[in-house]
Amino acid sequence: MFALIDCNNFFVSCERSLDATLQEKPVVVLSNNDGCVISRSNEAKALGIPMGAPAYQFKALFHHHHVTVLSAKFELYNYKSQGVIDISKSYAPEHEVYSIDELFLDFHGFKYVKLQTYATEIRNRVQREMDIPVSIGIAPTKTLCKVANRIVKKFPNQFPDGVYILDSKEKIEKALKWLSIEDVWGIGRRYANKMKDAGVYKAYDLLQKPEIWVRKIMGIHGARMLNELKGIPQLDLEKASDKKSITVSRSFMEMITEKDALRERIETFALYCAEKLRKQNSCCKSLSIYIGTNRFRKDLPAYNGFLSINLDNPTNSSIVLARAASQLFEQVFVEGFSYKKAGVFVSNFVPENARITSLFEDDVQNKHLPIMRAMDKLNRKYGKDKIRLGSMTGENTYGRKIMSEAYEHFLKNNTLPEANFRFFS
DNA sequence: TCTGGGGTCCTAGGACCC
DNA sequence: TCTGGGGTCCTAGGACCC
Repeated sequence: MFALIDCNNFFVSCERSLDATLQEKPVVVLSNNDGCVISRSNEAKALGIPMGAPAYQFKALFHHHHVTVLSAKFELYNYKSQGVIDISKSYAPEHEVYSIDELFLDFHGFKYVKLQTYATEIRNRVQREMDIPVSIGIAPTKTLCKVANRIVKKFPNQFPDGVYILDSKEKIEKALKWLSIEDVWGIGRRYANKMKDAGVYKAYDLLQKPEIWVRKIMGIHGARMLNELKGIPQLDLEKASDKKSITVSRSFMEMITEKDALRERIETFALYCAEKLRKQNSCCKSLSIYIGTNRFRKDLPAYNGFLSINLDNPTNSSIVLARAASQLFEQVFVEGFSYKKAGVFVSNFVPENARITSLFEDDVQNKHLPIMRAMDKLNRKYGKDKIRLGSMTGENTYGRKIMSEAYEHFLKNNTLPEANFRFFS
């Protein structure tokens, strides 16, 4: 059996751990620039606020129902996430961190353990020590864990422990007859539409279709999904691995028209990419940049520029990557547009110690690396961007944060103030 | 006025090899 | 008229996830 530990309304729950008065009230957390709703409390969901909703469209509703609206605080969410992971993973020999708010545990061979009790204990400890409510779904396959988890969240009154186990053919069949096809893990909007066209409305309906048909529509994913839903495991826990690509991109609060201002953003994003590369000891062989106008403003002239380059030598030097990004920018920038978004993307990684270098091009990687490492070290010690390249202004032209005393305390000490912990019996 | 950011895997087709 | 057989690698695009 596998277990899926999934934090309930994760970002909102993190906020509640900072501010206990938010309990049982409608709360939403907004994305960068306070643009979209990215987390909702159950009370907010009940008001009909959809995931991803543009905040400005719901302003009146927020006001009318006294919804607490918060800017995202990712440092906090990462800290909380790590806490949940550390506690949960101590209960199983193997685990897989699936996302910031979910992890799978391997309960394989837990013959003499009463899973219900065991999982309840995990949930209670996470609640007690991290102040984060979680739901736990247990089943013979990862896909069915997702189903079990959804059932827990959908019927909280029937599962007061926050745990549901799909451990018999009957339970599984009943669950799949209940589950809409679009809610199956791996079925997105496109596939859901195709499924409905073919008369498949519930997960159970899919099992009635011949495998060859599913395979034709969904490829290999479909074949795996079919078995996973039947309870035959196709997906194993995956070990944490290095990233294969890294993106740093932002929308801006205000549109940028000035060339040098936009170039500065691009170079800064390249530096962040380089930093992330060094963190996992990788070098990249290619780099791309993107700049674009506001895609929602049909009244303004639109332009999207995207350009990639294969580097002469694999690198994670901030200097080299910023320079390359700047050169691409020079080619892709067009005067006269109002830019709303930009990004830098690196890919084609090789390990830092297994680089193959060009015969003809100068390789500065080894010259730069000690400087870069020193920079990283200082920034870790004294704070982000304390040491930066001369091309960076260090100003953010995006984002704003609603600071609270509790959050400032957290940022400074990386622990939460005592008063914000609440204890549940 | 105001609409996020970051990933993964698979597949088909083209270019190339012998 | 008729033009082999078998591979690999790379890329772009499409699907999905949170």
